[in-house]
Amino acid sequence: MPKVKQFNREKVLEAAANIFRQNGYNGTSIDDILKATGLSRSSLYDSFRDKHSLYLAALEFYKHTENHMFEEAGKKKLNGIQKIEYVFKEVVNYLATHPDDNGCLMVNAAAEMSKQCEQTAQIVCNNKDSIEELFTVWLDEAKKAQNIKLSKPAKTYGTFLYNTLCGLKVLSQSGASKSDLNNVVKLSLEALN
Amino acid sequence: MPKVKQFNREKVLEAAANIFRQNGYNGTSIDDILKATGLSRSSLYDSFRDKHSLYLAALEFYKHTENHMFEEAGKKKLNGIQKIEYVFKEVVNYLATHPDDNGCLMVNAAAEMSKQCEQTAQIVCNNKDSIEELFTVWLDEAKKAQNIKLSKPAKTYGTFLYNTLCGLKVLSQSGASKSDLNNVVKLSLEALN
DNA sequence: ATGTAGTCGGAATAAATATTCCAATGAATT
DNA sequence: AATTCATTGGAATATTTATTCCGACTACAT
Repeated sequence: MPKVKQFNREKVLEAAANIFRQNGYNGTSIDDILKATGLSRSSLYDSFRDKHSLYLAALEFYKHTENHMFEEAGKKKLNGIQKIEYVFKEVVNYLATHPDDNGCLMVNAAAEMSKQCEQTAQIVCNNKDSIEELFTVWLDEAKKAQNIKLSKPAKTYGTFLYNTLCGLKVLSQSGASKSDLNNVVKLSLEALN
Repeated sequence: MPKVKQFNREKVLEAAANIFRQNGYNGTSIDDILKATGLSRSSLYDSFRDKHSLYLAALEFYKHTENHMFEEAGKKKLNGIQKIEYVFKEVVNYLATHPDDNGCLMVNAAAEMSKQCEQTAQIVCNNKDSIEELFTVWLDEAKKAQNIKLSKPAKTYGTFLYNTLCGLKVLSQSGASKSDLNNVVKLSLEALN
C-alpha cells in the first residue's frame, strides 16, 4: 500500500477558509495558503486541483461548519424564539472574540466574488436560502406554541433575520463594539411581533 | 500655459469606484482601470500616484456620493421618519435596478480590505459613524415632533438602521429579490417604537 | 510662430503570480 | 528486505502584475 495521506482534509479546509476570510480570494497567494495549511505545493494541486477549486471547497466547508452550529441550536430543548436568540448570541460572541478573523467568509465571498464567479454566487445563494428557511421553521414553531404572534408570513421575518445576521457581520468589520452588536440583536428580536 | 487636463477627476473617480465595486481591489488590474476610466497609464500614475491611492480616493468619492444622497433627503420637507423611509427606498431601488453593480463599494471594502489596509478601515469606520449619526438625528427629530416614541436611546436605533442598511447590500448580492429587500425595510421601520 | 510644460502612448522593467514537473521520500504491504 | 505508489520539496515555467520611463504630442501664453 502507498503512503497514507499526511494531512487531514478538514483541517486543511478550515485553515484555507481562515486565510481566505482574512485576505479574500484575490488577496491570498498560493504561498499564503501553503503557510496557513502546512500543505506542500504538490499536495495542494494533487488533492484540491487548483486555488479556485480549493476556495470553493473551503467555502462549502465553512457553510457546513456554520450550518452545524445552527443545527446544534435546533436540537436544544428551547422554543423557536430561544433557538434564534441562541444562534445570534453565538454569532455575536464569535465576532466579538475573534476581531482578527475578518468577519464571515460567506459575506466576504458575496461581496468579493459573487459577481466574478457563478459557483460562488450559487453557494452564497444556497446559504441564504437554508439559513432563512431555518429561521422560518423556528418562527413557525414559536407561533404554533403561541410564544409569538406574527402579523406577516414567517418567511418574511426569516428574511429579515437573515438580513440582520449579514448586517452584523459587516458591522463587526466597520468598527462596531460588542454592545453595538448586542443592541442590534435585541432590537431585531423585539421586531418579531 | 501648459496643456490643460484632458480628463475630469470626478468622472475618473466614479468610473474607478464602479470597477473596484465590481471586481474588488485585488481583482481589479491596472488595465481594467485604464479601460474603465479611459485614462492613460501615465496620467493615472501622474494624477493618482498608484493603484492603492486611487482606490482610497475612489472610496472617499463613493462615500461623498452616498452622503450627498443622504443630505438631499435631509433637506426635503419630510419628518424624520419619512427621511429615513426615503433613504431606504432610494437604496433598495438602486440595488434592485443595478444588479450588475455588485452592491456597495463601502460594504465590499469592509469585507475585502478593512483587515488588510488601515486606511480603508478608517474610511469604513467613519462612514458608519456619520450615517449612524444621521439616522440618530432624524430619529431624535421624529421623537421631538412626537411622530414616534423611542423606548431606547436614538443612537441605539441608529445603529440598528445602519445594520439593516449593510444587510440589504449583502442580501442583494445573495440572490434576494426586490420585494425581499422591501420587506426587510418595512419590518425594520416597524421596529422603531 | 514659437516655446513651455503638462499630458499621453506604449515599450521596458521588475516583481509576484499560479501552475507544472520531476526526482526523492517514506509508509505500508508482500 | 523489497516493492509499491501517493506524497513531498523545490526548481522551472509561463503568465500576469504594478510601476517606471521616455519620446512624442498638444494646448496655451507670448
